[in-house]
Amino acid sequence: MSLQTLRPMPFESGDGAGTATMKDVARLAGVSTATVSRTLIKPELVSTRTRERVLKAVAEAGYTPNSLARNLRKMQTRSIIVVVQDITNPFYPEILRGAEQTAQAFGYTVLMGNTDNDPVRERAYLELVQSRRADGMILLTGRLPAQEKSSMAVERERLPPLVFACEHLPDLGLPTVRIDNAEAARTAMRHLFELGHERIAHIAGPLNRIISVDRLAGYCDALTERGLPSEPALIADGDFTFNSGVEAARRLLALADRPTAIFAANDESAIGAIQAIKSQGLSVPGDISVIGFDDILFAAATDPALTTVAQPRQEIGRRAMAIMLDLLDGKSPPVGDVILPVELVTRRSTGPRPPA
Amino acid sequence: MSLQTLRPMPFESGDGAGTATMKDVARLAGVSTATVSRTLIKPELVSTRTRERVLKAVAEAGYTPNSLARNLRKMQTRSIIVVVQDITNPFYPEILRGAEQTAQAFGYTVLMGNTDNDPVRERAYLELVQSRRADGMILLTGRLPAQEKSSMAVERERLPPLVFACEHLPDLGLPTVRIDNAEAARTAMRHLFELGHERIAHIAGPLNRIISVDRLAGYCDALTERGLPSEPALIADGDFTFNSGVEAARRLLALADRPTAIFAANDESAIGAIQAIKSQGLSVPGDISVIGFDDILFAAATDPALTTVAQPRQEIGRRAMAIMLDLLDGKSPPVGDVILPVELVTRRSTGPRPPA
DNA sequence: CTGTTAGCGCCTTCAC
DNA sequence: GTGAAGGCGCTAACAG
Repeated sequence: MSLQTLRPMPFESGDGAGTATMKDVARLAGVSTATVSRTLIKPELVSTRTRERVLKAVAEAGYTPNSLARNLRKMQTRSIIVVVQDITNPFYPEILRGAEQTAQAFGYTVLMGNTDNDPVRERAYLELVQSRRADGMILLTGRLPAQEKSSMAVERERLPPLVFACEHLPDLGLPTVRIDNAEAARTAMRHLFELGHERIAHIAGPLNRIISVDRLAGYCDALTERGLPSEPALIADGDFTFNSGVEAARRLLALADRPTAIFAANDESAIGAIQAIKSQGLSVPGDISVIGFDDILFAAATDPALTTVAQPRQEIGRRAMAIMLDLLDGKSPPVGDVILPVELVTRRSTGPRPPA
Repeated sequence: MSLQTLRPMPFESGDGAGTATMKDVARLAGVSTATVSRTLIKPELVSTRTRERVLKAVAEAGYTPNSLARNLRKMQTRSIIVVVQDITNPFYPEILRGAEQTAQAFGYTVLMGNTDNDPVRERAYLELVQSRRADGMILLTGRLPAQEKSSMAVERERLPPLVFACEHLPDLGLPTVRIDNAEAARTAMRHLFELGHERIAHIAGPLNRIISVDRLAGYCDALTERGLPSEPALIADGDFTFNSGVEAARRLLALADRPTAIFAANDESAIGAIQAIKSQGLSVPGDISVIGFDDILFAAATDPALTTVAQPRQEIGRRAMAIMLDLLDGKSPPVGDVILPVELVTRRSTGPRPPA
């Protein structure tokens, strides 16, 4: 006899009677189900004697409350879906972890939504919350999963509790937790300026993402502030991947007047750039300094260890989840985006500008 | 008036009437709720004309079925919880991704369980499924979340659908998807043998985990097969971290008769070892070859790129989930563990034994 | 082909 | 301090 014979019951206890329900406990304790419920939820409403009897019956029956029923009754699932483009990207897991930490602390769980950058799947996750499989949704994708963003006003009304993290949709006024990407880029640039660099290249991220645009803008602004020109030749396309870093660096190195420093829009492309530079027999930071962005785990393990701008990823996750829980609790979200501070992490991949 | 005023309703549509229910649709279409339900679930049971009317009403009302109610009715959640020790570890996300892929294909979702190696939290996740928040549980932790494993027989009966991946509990006969760690270790060793190495060290993983023990056993077996002795001095403790790799390598390099190759129990410690070796002015693989285990994303991006034994992580996730879904479907799991093949990925960190 | 009916297991007034 | 009763929204018999 298999454990899994009866379809509707996910699992059976040995006694053949299925899982104990509240009714069973009530009968066992000689009270009504209402009393059992109260004992479990608000024990102070129940006399000590009854409470003890009920608790004993609960233990005896091996009773666990069925959240399915509770959820229906209360119209909530106590789970929040967190949607990322690619869980495999070392940037996201820590945000998820932060989100899960605060979720857990409040009795919520996190549903993972991996979209592989497919709008259809994004949409599917939205439907998950519309069908009440989740109470709300935290988006790390920077896209609103909707076919048409035209009728915003209407759309807005029907949107479930939504919080953005890292990415953001301007205009829309949805609660958002993120860093100031432009300012963070300026921080990176200032570090290079302090080391004497002036001819600084940028390996950009995919420019359909606002964070890439912001970082690029920060790069340009910093140059302007410093009274330096932004040369188009020094801005290399990239898409946040290792390979794009390799290729971008090759292009930059082929320049007649090559840069003495490179600011990459993320760590992976920075690491790619370092590889490319070293493979041409040049030294990092001896010949060229490289600074990254994000401070992923492996930034510390590269050779040389990567100087980078660290995002408080776990904190981003925690704050986003906290706002979510506030929303669900009827509290209104903070006005304006929550901007978290970044930190310059100085390691070995940046150094003084080499003498010309 | 905030969108979030009414506590029990996670969100409101603009019309103030709350979300449309099946009853609304039924009224709108002039049919019974049963017909609406059928139209949505088994359209072929309904006449074309009615179907059209119902569908129109659904659209008009902006109706989405409430899975909470459906779940209660059917006593299932259609979500599976996947428990990992540390989502931040680059090894896990891809397994999760694989699991999510097949889950999604069957209309299931994945709940993320991060334990931070805390048995209490493991237990909490088990309770999640016992309280029907999830239909089953995939464990990547190699531990049964139970206070006492003594009364196995009893415990066994009460266990929800459980599948192990990567790790496994011997004895217990629970469905498991994994690789043959000992054999994979031998594969790594054979590669080193072929390059002429004989004095080979091992940086072990934490020996309270069976996968570490198996890899160590494979290392020893391989030496024996080759007629070589296993020297205790060549076996360095480690715990799968970058730093433990650094320290282990330092100890090995300090040996009077140092090894010409190192087999690390995972990639992170291998990368640590490479760093330590290079920082002593030695070359990889010129002086010492290093081979890792797992083939994490960054294995390809280190300098030199890491030779390693690749686990089919995504496939592991997919298979584990497939078995889970079979279990839930009343099918019995495969007898014995499902063993997936590994693949030697030859990159630059291993080379011929240097001349003595 | 469609409607009626009866719950799924729990929580929550409303009485007593 | 406790019990009785109704209902959350949906689905699955069972009639018609």
